[in-house]
Amino acid sequence: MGDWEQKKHLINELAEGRELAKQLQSHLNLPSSPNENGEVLVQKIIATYEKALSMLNCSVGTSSTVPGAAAIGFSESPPSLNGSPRSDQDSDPEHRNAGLGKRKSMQKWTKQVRVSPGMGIEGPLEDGFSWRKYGQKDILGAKHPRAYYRCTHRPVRGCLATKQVQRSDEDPTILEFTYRGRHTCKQSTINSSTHSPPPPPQQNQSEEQLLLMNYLCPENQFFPVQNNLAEDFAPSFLSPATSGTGYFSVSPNGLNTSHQNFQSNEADQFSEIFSSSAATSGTNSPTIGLDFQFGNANQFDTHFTFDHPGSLS
DNA sequence: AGCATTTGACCTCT
DNA sequence: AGAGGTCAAATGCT
Repeated sequence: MGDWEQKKHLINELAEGRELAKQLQSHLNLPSSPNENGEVLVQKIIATYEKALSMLNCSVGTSSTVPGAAAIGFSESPPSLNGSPRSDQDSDPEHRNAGLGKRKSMQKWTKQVRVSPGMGIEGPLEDGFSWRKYGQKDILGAKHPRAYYRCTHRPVRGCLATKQVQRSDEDPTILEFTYRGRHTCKQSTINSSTHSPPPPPQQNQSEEQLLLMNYLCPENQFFPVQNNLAEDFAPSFLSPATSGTGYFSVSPNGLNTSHQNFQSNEADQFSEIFSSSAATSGTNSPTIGLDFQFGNANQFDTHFTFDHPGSLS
């Protein structure tokens, strides 16, 4: 199948999912409606996203991994790939500044994952990547400490991906993950991983596909993508927003969804996506996408929030 | 022995 | 000065 053909199919599937979600939404607004119809719609929505994801060779929800987040339009210079564990920091003033200065230019996104009451922090950490904890800190005003993780392969492959994990104050069953940077080690990680992650992208995949794969299969972070591709291709369920909150779930088996929150300091790519999506979606709602709630069936909820810093100033 | 985690110290930013 | 983030030595685990 050609790139364009596949792209069209994906867009169709996702658009159908959006329509079904709208139907479900209106359905839910009618308290007298029988539950069966809602369940049918949910099943259809799930099937739609399963098809879209299967087109991407993406097995979100079919493994034990928690759906991650996408880093779209990453524009940082490639990380050091030399072997010295500290050389990528000490020799580079930017890296030497391991604090906010560097992070300012790094893409950041968060996701909130609801875990089972008895489930420890270990479960959700199984997101397909290998992380090594390097610190823990009590945060002012937070009941629970924040744990800091970096990619295990950082010393060898210079992978600068990091993540923070913090338990929610309001609801201890919710863990908030904050990801920074992208994995540059993923290819090898996939091959060596023990929990059957999705296959790596084919070499001849179009960059549009990579963009969507980055978006829908975030934990895989298939890179690179070019900024201008965002303008050419955007998930059709995204409505235009320079700032706003919305919901999107990938729930192949209906048992888990999750909530993600994107915050990109280089959010131009996002705004390009959303503004271009405006032309196709024809909606002016500041809300992005879909929100599926499956009640007790939920184990994880994914909540996407897209912020556009430029619009906040 | 090698690797991961813990934890106090240190650094950077606001 | 205080807070968030990282470093690195000490410690634990396999």
